[in-house]
Amino acid sequence: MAHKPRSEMIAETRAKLLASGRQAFGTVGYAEASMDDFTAAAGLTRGALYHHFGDKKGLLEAVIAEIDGEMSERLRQVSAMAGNPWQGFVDECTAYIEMALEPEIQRIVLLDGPATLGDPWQWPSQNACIRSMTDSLQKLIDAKLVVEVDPEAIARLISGASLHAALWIANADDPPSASKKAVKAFNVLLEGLLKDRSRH
Amino acid sequence: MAHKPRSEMIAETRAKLLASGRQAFGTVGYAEASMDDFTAAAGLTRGALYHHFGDKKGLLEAVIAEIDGEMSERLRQVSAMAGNPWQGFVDECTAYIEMALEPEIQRIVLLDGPATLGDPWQWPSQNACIRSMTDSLQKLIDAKLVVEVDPEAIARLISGASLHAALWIANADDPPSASKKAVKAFNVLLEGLLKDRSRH
DNA sequence: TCTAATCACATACGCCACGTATGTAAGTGG
DNA sequence: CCACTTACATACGTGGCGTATGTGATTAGA
Repeated sequence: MAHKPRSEMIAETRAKLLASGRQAFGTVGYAEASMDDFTAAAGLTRGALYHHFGDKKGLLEAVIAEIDGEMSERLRQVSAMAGNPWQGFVDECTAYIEMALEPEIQRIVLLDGPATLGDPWQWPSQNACIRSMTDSLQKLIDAKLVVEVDPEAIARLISGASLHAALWIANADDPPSASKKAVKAFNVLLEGLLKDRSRH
Repeated sequence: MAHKPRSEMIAETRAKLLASGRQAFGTVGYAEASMDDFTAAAGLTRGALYHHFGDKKGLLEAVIAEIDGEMSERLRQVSAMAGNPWQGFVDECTAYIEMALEPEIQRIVLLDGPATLGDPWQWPSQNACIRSMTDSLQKLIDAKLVVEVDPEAIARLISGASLHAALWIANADDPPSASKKAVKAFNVLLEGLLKDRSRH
């Protein structure tokens, strides 16, 4: 019954804390999540948490970085599957809205994250998923498909709009209906970016 | 030295708590604001606060309702001053971005508010300032200036985009430059709404 | 005008959560 | 094999929130 190597045990502990914290933050929210509770749920104590992440905010940062990475990867796949660059971009935006509908993402990344850690773009994780959107836009501009605007600014606006749309949809009386309206309105706004609007 | 009537004293107390809480929430943030501290700063104790607002969240709601009213009034004035309806709408959006740059509004209404109280549109205050934007849009649609889309959805998207733009600008290395980029990008998006884009 | 009831707060108490300081056992390098 | 580090657990203090209770001033009724 030889023990696993030490480094592996450590990584496992870290992963357990990350998962347990993510679960707690995603359900009851950051402020309401008790460190004693969710570390115990992972079979550990706060001591381990402070050792690995410094403090509660440190764990939140790590959780967000993890989720952010997953979101980024999902967006990458979506845009890669599209037929043409513009459609890829539109799909990416739509996917972003859909992701923002997931309670865990909404709660952790979109609500508690900014309120607790401040502006997402200043985060170490650099909000990779928005970077991805910025890149897509730059390519569209280079290809003369989209008018010349600062891609970072547009990506910002898009993601902000998506977030609020998602909040709205999630809390609407009739989510599917609200979702349709939001996507429709979203497409109208996006058309403002196109150089040649006629091809609609 | 006849004392003021009782009702007036009560209103004064309420106002003092509201102002002190608003000051604290706007500077150190909701979570970091100690009730003992900012009630003492108002020359009172937490007893008064619990009597008037129920709990800490109750005070936050009241503060937000107050700020929301002010924002709504400012937006109303801006759109009323514009030459034509479309310009009025654009000005309103721009004003919204500018307001979102104010630290107090950003901190309380845009960050801590949603994180603590949930979706803004479910708030009792009904987010009057976004209502105002919805109304403006409805008028533009009725006047056939803007394509037929759900005004509520658009207002949602706009306000979300504005918020994130403001966060970006506020934290940018060069805020004035970022602001220009954001407004430019914003105008491009808004043009997607126009029926006849040529009049630009 | 005297009294009783109410109201607008202040005071006191307990609980819980966070952060830190300290302890300890297991592992590692020389 | 021994000194040292690492990865946690335990113990403690502080502070913030909510509630239960107290109290003095105001108001209402006879």
